[in-house]
Amino acid sequence: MKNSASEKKPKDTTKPRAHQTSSLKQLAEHLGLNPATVSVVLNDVPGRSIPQATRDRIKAAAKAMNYQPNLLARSLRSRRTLTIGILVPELGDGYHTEVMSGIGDQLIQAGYFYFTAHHRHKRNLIEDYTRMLIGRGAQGLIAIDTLLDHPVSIPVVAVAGHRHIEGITNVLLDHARAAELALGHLYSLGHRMIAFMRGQPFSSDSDDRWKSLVGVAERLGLEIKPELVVSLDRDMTSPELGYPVVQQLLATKKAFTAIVAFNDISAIGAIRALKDFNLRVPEDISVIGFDDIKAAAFTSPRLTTINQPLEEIGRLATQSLLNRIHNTVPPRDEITVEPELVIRESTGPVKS
Amino acid sequence: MKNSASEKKPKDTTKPRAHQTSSLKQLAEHLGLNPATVSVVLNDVPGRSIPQATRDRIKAAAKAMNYQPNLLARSLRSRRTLTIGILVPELGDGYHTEVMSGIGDQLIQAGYFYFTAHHRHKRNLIEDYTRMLIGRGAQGLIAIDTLLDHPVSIPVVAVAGHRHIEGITNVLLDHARAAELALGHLYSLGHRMIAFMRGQPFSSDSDDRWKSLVGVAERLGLEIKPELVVSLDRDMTSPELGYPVVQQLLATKKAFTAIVAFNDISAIGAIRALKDFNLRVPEDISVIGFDDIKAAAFTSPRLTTINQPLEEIGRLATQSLLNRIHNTVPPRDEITVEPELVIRESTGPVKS
DNA sequence: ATCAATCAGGAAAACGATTGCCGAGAAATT
DNA sequence: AATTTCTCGGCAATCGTTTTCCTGATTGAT
Repeated sequence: MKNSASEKKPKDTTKPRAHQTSSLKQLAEHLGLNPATVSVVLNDVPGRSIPQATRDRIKAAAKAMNYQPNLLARSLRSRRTLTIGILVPELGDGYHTEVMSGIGDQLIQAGYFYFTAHHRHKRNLIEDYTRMLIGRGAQGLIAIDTLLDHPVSIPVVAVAGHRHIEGITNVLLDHARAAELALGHLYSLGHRMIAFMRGQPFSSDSDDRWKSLVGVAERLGLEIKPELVVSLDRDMTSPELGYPVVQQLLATKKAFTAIVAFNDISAIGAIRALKDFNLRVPEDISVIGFDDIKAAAFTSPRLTTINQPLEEIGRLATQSLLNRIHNTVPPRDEITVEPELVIRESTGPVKS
Repeated sequence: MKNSASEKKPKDTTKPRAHQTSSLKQLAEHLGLNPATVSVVLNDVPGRSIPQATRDRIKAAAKAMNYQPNLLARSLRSRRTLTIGILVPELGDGYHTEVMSGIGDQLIQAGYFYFTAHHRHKRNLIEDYTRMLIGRGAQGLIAIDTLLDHPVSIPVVAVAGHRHIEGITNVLLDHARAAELALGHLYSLGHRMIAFMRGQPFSSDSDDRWKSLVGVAERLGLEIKPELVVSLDRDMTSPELGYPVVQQLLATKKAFTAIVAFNDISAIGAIRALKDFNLRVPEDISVIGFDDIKAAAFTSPRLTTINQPLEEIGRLATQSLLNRIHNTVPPRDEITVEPELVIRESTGPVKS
C-alpha cells in the first residue's frame, strides 16, 4: 500500500498477514539485507560465511513473513524444476494408473511433481506433448506404453516401450518368462486347443507378448491355429474391449478349450462373452489374464493371471529416471521385472 | 546470417538441429530483430503494427529453428502459468481416475497442464500439497474427494467436497435423488430387510449419501436396522474393500435380502463375499452399487448400480474452474449433476 | 606495525520471456 | 514546405530467484 520510497510511517512490513506470501526482495528489505544473502542462507549454500546469528534472524523472518520462494523464478535461474512429465495413452485405466501410482509415490517423496499428458496413441500428440513438457521445464520423462520415435533432449525412461532408442532406458517385463508361465500352466492342465487374443497394434506390449507366446508354443510343440487368434483393435480400457472379439471367435464355431487374453480387462470381457454364450468358466473354457489388476481377485470366477508388479515397475522407472537426472549412476538401458503366475479360478483341467 | 560478434568460423547457427529448442534471443538474433518484436509477433499481440512480410518471416524462422517458448520464463513475467493442480486421495482408482479423465481432456484442450498430488486423506499432506501447488504457480485447484478446510488464495473447485467454504465451487451429485433411485428400486422389488454399507469417514461422499438414504428410507417407511449397517473403514480402492464387512455382516446371521453398497468397487467385493458364503446374487441377495464404473457392466452378475456421470463431472469442474480463473462468468457455488438408475443383473425380486 | 587471510555480505548479471513507451523515417495532410 | 500522423520496431524494465565475483572491515601472524 504505502509507497516504497516515502518514509514517514513505520510501514506495516512488520505485520505479515498469514497466508500472504512475500517475495525474497521484500524479505531482504525488511531485514536490511541483500536478497542474495537471504537466498544463500535460506538455501544453506555451503562455503559461505554468515554468522549463525544472522542466519537465525533470516530464518525467523522468513517464517514470520511466510516467505514462499517462487518456484518459477527459482527454476528459471537454476535450471532445476523438480518436475517431470508423464506420457500415458489414457487416463483411467487399471494398468496405467497402477504404474502411475508407483511413480507418484516415489516422485513426491523425492520432492518432484509431475505433469501428466494423455495422448490416446496419437502420434502427433505424443510429439506435441513431449515438446510442451520440455517447454514447461520437465527435467525428465516417463513414457508409459508410448511409442517414442526419436531421441529426446532430456532423460527418458520408457515403461513397456519396446524400442531401443538411443539413451532411453526401458523398464519391461520378462515376456518370455511370462509366456512360459501362462502357456505352461494351460498346457499342464491338458489344454491343446488354445485361442489367443493379440493386443492392439498401438499398444507397445502387444508385439513382444505375442512373439514370446509364439516362441513358447513352439517349444511346447503346441500349434497356434490362425483361426483361433483374434486381435483387439479398439482403443479403450473397459472390459468391453474383450467382449466382441470373443463373440466373433465363438461365432466361427471353431473348437477350443482355453483363451489366453491380452490382459485382465479383456479377460473379464471375454468371460462375460463366454457366459453369455452359455459356456462355463473354467469348466468349459479356461481363461487366463495378464497384469493381475486389483479387481482380478474378486471377479467371478476369480481370475487366473500373470502378475506384473505394476507399482513396482512405476517405482523402478522413477528411480531410474531420477538417477539419470542426477547422474548418480551410469544409466542402464534395460531393467527387467519378473512376472508371476497367479492361479485362481478361471482356469482348470481340460474336460476329458 | 553469419554470426554477430565472433568471426572465424561460420558456426552452425544456420544448422538448427531438429529437436533442439532455441530461445527467443537466439531466434531474434538470427533474424536480426529485437526479441521484443519477435515475441510480439509470435503472440499475436494486438495493436502492434508489424507488416505481414515480417510476421511471416518471423513465424517461418520460429518453425525452422524449432523455437519453443520457455513457459517458466513466460509465466514468471506474465503471471499466467496455464497450470492447475489436482488434489486427489489416491491414484489408480476407478472413481477418481474417471473424473480425472474428464478433467484432463478439458484442460489440455484449453492449453492447460496439471500437476497431480495424492494425499491418501492425510490432513497435513492436503495442506502441504495445496501450498506447494500454489508455489509452483497453479492458477487454480480441483480437489476431488478432498476435505479442504480453509479458503485458498486461488480459485478452487471441489468435486464431491461437501463443505461450504467461502469461494469454493462444489460439483456434486444429487444425492437425494440417487438415494431415491437406489432404495426405490429395491423397495419396488419387494425388499424390506436391507443392509447398508456406509462409506469411510474420510471419504467425503459418505455422509451425504448416508443421510440421503436415511431420509428416503424414512419416507418409504423402511426401517434401517442398526445391526444391518456396516461401515467401510479401510483406505483402499480394490474390491477387497467390501469383502470383510460383508463377511462380518453374514457372521451375525441377521436376515436381509439386499445390500446397498457404498460404491461399485465395494459391491464387487460384497458379491464375492456372498458367493463365498454360498449365497446367490440376485436370487438370494440383491446388491446395488454406486458410480457405474466401466467394469460394472461386465461382472458376473452384471451390476445394478446408480450411474454418476464421472467424466462429465470432471468436465464440468474444469469448465467451472477455468471460468473462475478467467473471470468470464460469475462463479456459482454449486453445480449438481443427476444420477441415473442402471438396472442390470445383481438385483431381483425378493424371494416370496 | 605490517601484511595476509578470513569474514560478512553487497553488486550485478544472469535465466527467458513480456510489455509499456519511445523514436526515426515514411506517408499523408494542410 | 511544414506539419501531422502512421509504420515499424527498438529500448529497457520487469518477473523473483540464483550465482559469481567483489570489497571493506576484522582478525591473526610475524
